[in-house]
Amino acid sequence: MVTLRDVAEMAQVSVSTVSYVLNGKKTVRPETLTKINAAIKELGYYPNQIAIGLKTKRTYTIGVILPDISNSFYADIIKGIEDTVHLSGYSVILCNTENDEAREMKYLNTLLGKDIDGLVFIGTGKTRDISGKFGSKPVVLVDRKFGNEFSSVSVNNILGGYLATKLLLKDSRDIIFLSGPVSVNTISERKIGYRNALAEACVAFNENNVIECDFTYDGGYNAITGILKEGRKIQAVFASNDEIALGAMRAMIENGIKIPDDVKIAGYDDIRLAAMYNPALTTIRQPKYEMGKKAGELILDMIVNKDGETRQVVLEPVLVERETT
Amino acid sequence: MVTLRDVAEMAQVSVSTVSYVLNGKKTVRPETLTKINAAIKELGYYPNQIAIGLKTKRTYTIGVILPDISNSFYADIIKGIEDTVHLSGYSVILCNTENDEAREMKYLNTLLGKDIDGLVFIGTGKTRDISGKFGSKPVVLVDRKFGNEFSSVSVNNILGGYLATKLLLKDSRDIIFLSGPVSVNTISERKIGYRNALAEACVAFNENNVIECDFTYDGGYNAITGILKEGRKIQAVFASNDEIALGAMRAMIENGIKIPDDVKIAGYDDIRLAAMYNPALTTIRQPKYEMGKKAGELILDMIVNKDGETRQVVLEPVLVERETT
DNA sequence: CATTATTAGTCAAACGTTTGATTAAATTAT
DNA sequence: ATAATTTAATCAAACGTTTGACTAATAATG
Repeated sequence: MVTLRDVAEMAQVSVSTVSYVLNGKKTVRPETLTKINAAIKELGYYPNQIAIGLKTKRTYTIGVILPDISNSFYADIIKGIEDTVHLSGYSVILCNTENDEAREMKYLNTLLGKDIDGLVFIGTGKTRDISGKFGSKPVVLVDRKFGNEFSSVSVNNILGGYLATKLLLKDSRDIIFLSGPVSVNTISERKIGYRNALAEACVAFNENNVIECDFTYDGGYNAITGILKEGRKIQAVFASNDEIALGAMRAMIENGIKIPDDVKIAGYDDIRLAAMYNPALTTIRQPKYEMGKKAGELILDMIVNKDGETRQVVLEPVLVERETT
Repeated sequence: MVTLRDVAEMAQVSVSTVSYVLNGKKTVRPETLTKINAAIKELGYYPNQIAIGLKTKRTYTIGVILPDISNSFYADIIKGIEDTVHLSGYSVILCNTENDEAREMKYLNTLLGKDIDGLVFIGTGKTRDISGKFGSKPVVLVDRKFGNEFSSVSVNNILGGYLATKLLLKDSRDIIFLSGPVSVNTISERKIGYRNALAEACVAFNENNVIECDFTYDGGYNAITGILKEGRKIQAVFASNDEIALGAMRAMIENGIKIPDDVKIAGYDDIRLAAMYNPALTTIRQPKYEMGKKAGELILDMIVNKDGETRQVVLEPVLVERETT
């Protein structure tokens, strides 16, 4: 490994001179500059970030903790983060929790030891006491926030739920809400939006119309299959995410139900498949990439102006009408 | 920040004693152990990995460079990597190149400076001289390999192309191959498999049947739309990846073509959408997660037994028959 | 009981940087 | 020419660890 010392020796100057030059913190006369640059090139020197980090307490690394990287929703978010922070020279450490609290805890500790400059956190929802650990470092909560002690970027889920429901109300007053686990606050907010739209249209809320199912394709499939077995008639479905919607559609198609002729359906998220599916799925688009981008900007901002101020940004979802409505 | 020194002072021993205890490299008598543990807990000490890294030259970090994290193929791979290496205490730095060579180069340099312990590389295909930089550190190439100077994990693409084509040959002797860019060697290998299967069935290879298109949904859509406009009749299609296949199907459906009645179609990769699509897509499954897992195991192995030996592992693809054939 | 072997603990240098305090050299002013 | 000022370069400590070499204390041996 080539060190500053090697460069200094070759250029016949002191280590500190080279360091100052590298950081542009002091000026040297042209001829020394030439010698130093020559030595650097000759030796193929590149600075050791570990040593720099030890000295400066800046690692140019941020941690990103999320539930599942193979879920395109989170993949798009982290892409937004990475795209943004890499422009300022930051690297991203990926931590995939699989919604496992123990694993999440472990990552939190690892990241602390690694002296990251900031943390973007999309929690499992089970761990909430990260303040004790990361109290002093910049933290941005994405999608799922809790409390107001950290910065956050989220989407207006109430509005999203409202928009989808309102659209469906054009054709039907009997709308099934395929809910994910209500313990996730984004879901319960979408439900509020659903209820608001109903209320606005003077449609009574019917608890039988909300079916709680798994947050997956199979979850949606099973839910609809179940309803149909009961002999219940379906007019419209608002699924709390696109995967559920797709599973639901598959169940309907298998039962000879025509979409959108017989039943209308709307999803949530606008994952890649939504537009590609046949029929293409009407959905509420979440600005996933922008969420990541915003989170990246926030964390960068907090790192440079370490004023400890927190900011809450909430983005707007948008209704995307396609073939299922 | 709490340091070893603080712990040492509180426990009334020397810094080195605490260090030895922490690393289990020397034994101390029970009472000192108690004092040290008490101090650690009391102060909430955790080791600074940066300092450790500087001293030991082990950062417990590996870099992963890939073209696009929002592509589920790569997302699954990195998930396999992360799942594997985190069990041994390693963190993963995510580098998303967007297939941009300059960006890839930049990441390579950054990672060097960060003193990563190993690199998993899924290159853009444009950079090939990473040996100069990473000659001394463990490197594993995934999916796209070049040369034999590094370890690699890849899939038998020739076999994959062969399997898909052979299946389609049951129903038709006129099979269109929707090729991605042939400069990507995985694609040209699939094409070899395609040709092998044709040859085996004594079907003459027809250059007009291979259409080079973009590696995307739109690419497949446009390719098929073009063919149909020419008034050409289609019997069977082998798409070099699932997204292309999906786009192709969409174009056919829009033209009133029934799948699989009128035309059979097979894709490649088995992305999540393939099974969810309507009709569900027959495809060649790539063991994405296993590829990542294997890469993780390889890199870990190379880090611990630094014998500099390289290993080439090649996995088998599997044919998954669904509704499109 | 003196000697040796073992165990427990400490010292200090090193890892590759950064940076405030100094000194040396060059430039300008008197 | 000399002093005063500015500019260029160096010194050395520090960041938080690890670890080989060393010392002190305890236990085992003949």
